[in-house]
Amino acid sequence: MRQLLPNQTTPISLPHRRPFPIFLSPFSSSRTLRNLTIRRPFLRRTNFPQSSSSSAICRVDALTCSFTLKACARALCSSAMDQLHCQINRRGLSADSLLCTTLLDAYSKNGDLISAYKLFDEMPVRDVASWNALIAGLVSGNRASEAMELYKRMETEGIRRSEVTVVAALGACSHLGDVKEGENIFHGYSNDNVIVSNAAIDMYSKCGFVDKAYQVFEQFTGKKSVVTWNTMITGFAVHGEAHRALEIFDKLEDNGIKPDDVSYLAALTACRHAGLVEYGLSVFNNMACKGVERNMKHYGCVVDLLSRAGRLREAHDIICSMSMIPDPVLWQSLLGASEIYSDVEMAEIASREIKEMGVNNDGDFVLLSNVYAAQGRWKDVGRVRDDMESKQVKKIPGLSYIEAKGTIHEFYNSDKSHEQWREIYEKIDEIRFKIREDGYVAQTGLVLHDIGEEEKENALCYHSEKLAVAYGLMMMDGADEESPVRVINNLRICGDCHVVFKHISKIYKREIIVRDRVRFHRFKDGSCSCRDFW
DNA sequence: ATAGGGTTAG
Repeated sequence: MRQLLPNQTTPISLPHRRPFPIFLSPFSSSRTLRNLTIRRPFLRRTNFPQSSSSSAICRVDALTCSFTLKACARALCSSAMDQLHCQINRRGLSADSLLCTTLLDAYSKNGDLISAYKLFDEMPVRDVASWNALIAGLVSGNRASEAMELYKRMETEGIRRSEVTVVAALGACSHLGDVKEGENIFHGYSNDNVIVSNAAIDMYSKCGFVDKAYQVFEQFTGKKSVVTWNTMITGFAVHGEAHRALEIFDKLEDNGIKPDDVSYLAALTACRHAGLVEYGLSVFNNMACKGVERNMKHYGCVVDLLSRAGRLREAHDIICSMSMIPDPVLWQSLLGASEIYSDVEMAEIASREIKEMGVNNDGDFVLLSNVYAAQGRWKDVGRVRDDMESKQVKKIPGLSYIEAKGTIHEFYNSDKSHEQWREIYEKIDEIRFKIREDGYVAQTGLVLHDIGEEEKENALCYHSEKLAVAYGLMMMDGADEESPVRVINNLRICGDCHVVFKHISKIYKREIIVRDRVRFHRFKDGSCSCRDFW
């Protein structure tokens, strides 16, 4: 998303970060601002009130830098941060370990993990807060396994972890789906800290154990915050348990909690994943009366909900009538559903908007091409493919993860790097044979390349999630019949894999749970918990 | 006197 905003000088509205609440920030108090010397380059554009009572020029000290750094971190001002770093060195403040941690955290929050690592290595004194800052930075930078490595290194270096460490490490486990590690980390802690408990609830639900998440939620002895509730609602929502999610959502006010924007998003997410169109619309329309402002993500949910239900025109009208500028994700939802419902006109509209925003994702091209292909418009299919080749199309490789015997195994498409790859491929052949007898037909319409049917089927059958599931089945042979195969996907599950896993769950009598980019799919006895609405 | 690290989100 970052590359969409190349000229944005104040990148405070990047989608993954809450806008800087400048008027509420404790760092913009007049007392702090008066301490700053105005001629510093990084403050040149700031219009802060000048004190009329004090005429003395105040010197910048470590505290000044600390406050300013924190402001930079929240506003994602990387160049100002670099300048501050130079100043800190020049003023001889670089031995100040508290200030160094602030700087390290600022780099982490800005996604500059190279600088963060470097600073961490060079710091004369590191304490638990410095470790925490780097671990948290790694988690938010999508490098959870490095975060866990660091967490373990802390132990060997004799640094006692704090509750903050626990929260960051639980976040890493959520990303990795590593419930065993997460459980170990959480169990050492009493459940009276609301933030630790929130992180544990999130960890359990992101690892696929929503009932354990609910246990933590129920057994929490302290005062639940709005985040506690929101996390639980979202947990049920992504597991397709809309009724449990909405039941809790309805209880918020009775429990003295004022629903916030995330609460509404969580409720909409529940509707979205269960196809509860009317209920979702009523939630969406109710927001204004409750004084909660809609943001892009609320629109994202409701547009996706309407689109997937086949109400493409209504989804389109919402995008066109909203007061803020729609972002590409909204059009991508509409495009995705246009493919499902073979709506050429809407697919073309959405594609055009996406292209005009300068987004070149391979998935969007594939969707448009599929819509044409479904109508037999092969010329248009060719045109899309040419267009795709001429552009710098971004392709995110699909990865799947599965835990077996204490280690996490990673697979990519047609992966042959696993030491047991031959057995895995044999297992896939066996699966193909068995599910064909059960009536499976490959969803070859999902393949863009102009190749023969058999090759198309071959292109599908070694998808990373199929390799992971096949490996899981192999490892489960003879194991506890109740324990499911659990797989994590970095992308959305593919349509063909979805069909295949339904067959497998029936024939092999084995439950399969797949976490994809946005939700969980639980395959059991030939059907999926998403009821094919996804 | 005033400083550092933490939770939910299409």
